[in-house]
Amino acid sequence: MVDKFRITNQREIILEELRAVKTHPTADELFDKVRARLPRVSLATVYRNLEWLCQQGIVQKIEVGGRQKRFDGTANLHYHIRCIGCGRVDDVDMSPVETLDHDLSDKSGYTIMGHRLEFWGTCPACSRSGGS
Amino acid sequence: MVDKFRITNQREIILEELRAVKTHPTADELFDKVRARLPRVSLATVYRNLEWLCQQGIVQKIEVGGRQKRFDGTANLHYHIRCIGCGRVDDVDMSPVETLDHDLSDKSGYTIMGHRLEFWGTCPACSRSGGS
DNA sequence: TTATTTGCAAAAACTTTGCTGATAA
DNA sequence: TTATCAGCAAAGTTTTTGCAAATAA
Repeated sequence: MVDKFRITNQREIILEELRAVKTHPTADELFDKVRARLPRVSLATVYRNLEWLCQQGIVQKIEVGGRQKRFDGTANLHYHIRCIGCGRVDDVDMSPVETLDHDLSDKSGYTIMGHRLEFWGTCPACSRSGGS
Repeated sequence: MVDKFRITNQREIILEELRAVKTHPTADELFDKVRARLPRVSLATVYRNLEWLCQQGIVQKIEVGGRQKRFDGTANLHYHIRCIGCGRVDDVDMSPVETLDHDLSDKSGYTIMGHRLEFWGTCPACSRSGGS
């Protein structure tokens, strides 16, 4: 069954604010941004809409290291790099290696569906401040 | 200051049980195994010792997708594959690509410290039962 | 009109911490 | 002997859920 869905104000603004940043915010970081425009919005609404946007294939949840899940305003496959200093997550300028999944299928008993490549290190700002 | 540390019964058994399996258990899965041998052990002790073992470089915490952290009884770099059906995590038979970190350093402003490659799919058992 | 969505609060899921007694060395 | 560690319970953090009111279509 296909959900009927509504374009609510909250839904639009959550997507706009997610796409307005490149740092792959956590739900509560996004909540703060959305709340600046919709003061009565709740964190549950942010979580619910992020989940819904993921299920529609409009955005993606990226499960990188660290405690909280982060969200990416695009749905295309690409890799990420995470700063262990401040936690920010940036896109990596590297083409996904599509052949990896197939190469591995030959060896493992798994049915491979995808992969994720994540780098970590210190971002320029954290390298300067903490790297003396 | 270097910690003085003790080899407690709990610590030894937690490490033994972690190394006895290849599925990279969560803290509570490991807790069940340890409790079979030490009925009065607490989950907090499992968490504390896993954290301590990670800090000593004896084991590693692997932050793959899914809700809970998982633990690997070895400290060497290798890649993992996670079953989206049952959550188990297996090692991947693929040599780590050491050059990746250096290649990326040229492009990004980050100081790269490492990377993680994680595959996902369905394990043989879940492929059979759910794949019809 | 009415089924979806929201806000609020409570619960759930996972992990960490404070404290006191136990214990390895 | 004594500083580290364990067990227990409580708290902390992040995410999900139940429910009545609001609302998009």
